[in-house]
Amino acid sequence: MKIEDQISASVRKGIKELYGQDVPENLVQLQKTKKEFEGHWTLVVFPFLKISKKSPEQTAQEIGTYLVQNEPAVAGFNVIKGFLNLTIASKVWVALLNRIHSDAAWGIKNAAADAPLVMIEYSSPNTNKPLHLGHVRNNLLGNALANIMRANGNKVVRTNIVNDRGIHICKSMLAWLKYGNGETPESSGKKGDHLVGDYYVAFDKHYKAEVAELMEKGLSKEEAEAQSPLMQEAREMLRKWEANDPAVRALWKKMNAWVYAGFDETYRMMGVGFDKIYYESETYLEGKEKVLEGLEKGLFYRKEDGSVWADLTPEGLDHKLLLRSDGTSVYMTQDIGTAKLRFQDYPINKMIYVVGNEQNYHFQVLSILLDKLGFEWGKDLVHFSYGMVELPEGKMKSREGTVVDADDLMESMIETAKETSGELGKLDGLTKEEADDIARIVGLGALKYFILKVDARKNMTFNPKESIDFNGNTGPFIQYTYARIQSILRKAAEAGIVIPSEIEANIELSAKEEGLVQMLADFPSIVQQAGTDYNPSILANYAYDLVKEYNQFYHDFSILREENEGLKVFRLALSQNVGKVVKQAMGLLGIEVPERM
RNA sequence: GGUUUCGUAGCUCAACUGGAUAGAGCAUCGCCCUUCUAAGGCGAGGGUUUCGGGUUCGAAUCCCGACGAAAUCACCA
Repeated sequence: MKIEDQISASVRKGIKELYGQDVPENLVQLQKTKKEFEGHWTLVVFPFLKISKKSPEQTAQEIGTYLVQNEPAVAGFNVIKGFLNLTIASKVWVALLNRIHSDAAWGIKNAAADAPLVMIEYSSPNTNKPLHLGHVRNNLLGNALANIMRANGNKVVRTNIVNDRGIHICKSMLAWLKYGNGETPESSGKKGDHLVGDYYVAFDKHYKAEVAELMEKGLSKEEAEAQSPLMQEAREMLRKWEANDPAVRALWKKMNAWVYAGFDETYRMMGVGFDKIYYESETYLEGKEKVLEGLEKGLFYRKEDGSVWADLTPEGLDHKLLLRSDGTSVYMTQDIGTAKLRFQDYPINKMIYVVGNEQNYHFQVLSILLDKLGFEWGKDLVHFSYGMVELPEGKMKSREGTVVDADDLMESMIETAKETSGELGKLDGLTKEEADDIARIVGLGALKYFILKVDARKNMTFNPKESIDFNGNTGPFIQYTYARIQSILRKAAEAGIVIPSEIEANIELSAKEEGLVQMLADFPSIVQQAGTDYNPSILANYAYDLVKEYNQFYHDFSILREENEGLKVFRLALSQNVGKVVKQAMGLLGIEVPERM
């Protein structure tokens, strides 16, 4: 049982005895005592004034006195206005650290056999261009969320839906045929996704030129765009693709394979992965069936031109197109099809879509449609809606070349980490492999933490001109603290000091040490909250607060030089467990921690 | 225009879901390495929480209004 729950129960009992009335649990507000005041937990007594019919101060006095006499964990109290600050005895904190110490997976739950199955969709790239900064946020959030859901005792299936078909893919293919001269990733040394992306850009360039030329001949912009031979060829290619034309399909497979090899490399570097990948080329026809089924059941209606619609005005929304008049699918149809396949493949209890907030409306509609179509989890599907990553001058625009490429970004972060480490002399005496690995961990840690510490639903700003910091509230700051702790533990081991599994309770702790144990004790509920709120940033902020507190402790107290043996092993155990929890918290965010840096 | 989201220090972000004097980092200016890793620690300055009302013991947080920003409202995905 958590200390705060124990105290909370005693408070209710005390109020019952003092004032003769039961108070509901939610009126007992126990919060961590603010730093400026003495104590560990603070009870807000305002809600009880109606019952006590006394002043805030007097009520707090009475409850405090009761707790000191009747609740063994409470050693003392002080009252400031309507706030009752409770002090917990040192031996309680030592006992708590012992409990944390004995639990290697403190705060992390394992999935039971009958645990709910959560499927998380994230990444969802197009196969016509490499991943960029927006995908980075998506991937990091999706990966972290998957870890967090698993740590909360759920079975988790990570999934990706690859948008591998459509006119945009044909554009890259066509441009490659026309201007590629048979270039391959092998022949050019280019990463496959970048190579294909380059041809997508090439298509756009030539197409723009064509349109401009046609407009000079007096055509309007619309006419020119419609008559552009390139665009017509691309459309023709799409028709052939849909008709299963062998040559087009072969080219499509070849170029997509290049892209996937490139994506895999990016994903591996980023440290994210998937348990099951779906391809739109395999799901888009499924949705059509499901829509027609819904049409038969009278859930949808058909217009005169043959298009199929859903009337969502009863739900306060609009009419939504589900099938075009020529019978082909739209985006929504594909998502329905993908949902159908997933439901066939897994006994899904909850579906989480990690998709940008620009698609809020889409998922509102999807939820309603899936529900109508009889998917049990449709109604409460979770759209994990995250904000855009913006540059100081606004959105990233491929036309203006301001798109921040994921591979470039990671590479430059690692490079910066390497330079910084070198300048600080941190790499002396390490092999090149060790040095490279540390640079990778630190560089990626800086990037990941930078993105994950921000509340996911908010838009965030990224300035490519200023490199991401390595000092202050950053990933490397947290990693550094971890490395420091490991250094102390190594030295302790060298000196032959063994940390006992049970620390003796007869030592007096400082407020700093008690505060650290209290923070460690909070970890399980932080993990839980991150799960129920779908909010990885809580973990990032927690990790920062914890190591900031630890660094102050590290600065003010001796560990290995402490003469009192009991205190020494306590501080070692405390350090070890701070390290353990930091590693765990960062691990949930998908951030590695180095043994030295 | 409708809907949704957002507006906190010069900048990037917090604020335990309505609690105490709104906190961190960056940047600026000082101080601390013959002592366990200075990617660290300590200190200073920096705020009418966009503005105006309301709700109550108490509001950055909830409600109403104004102003500002973003997204979306496609037979694109």
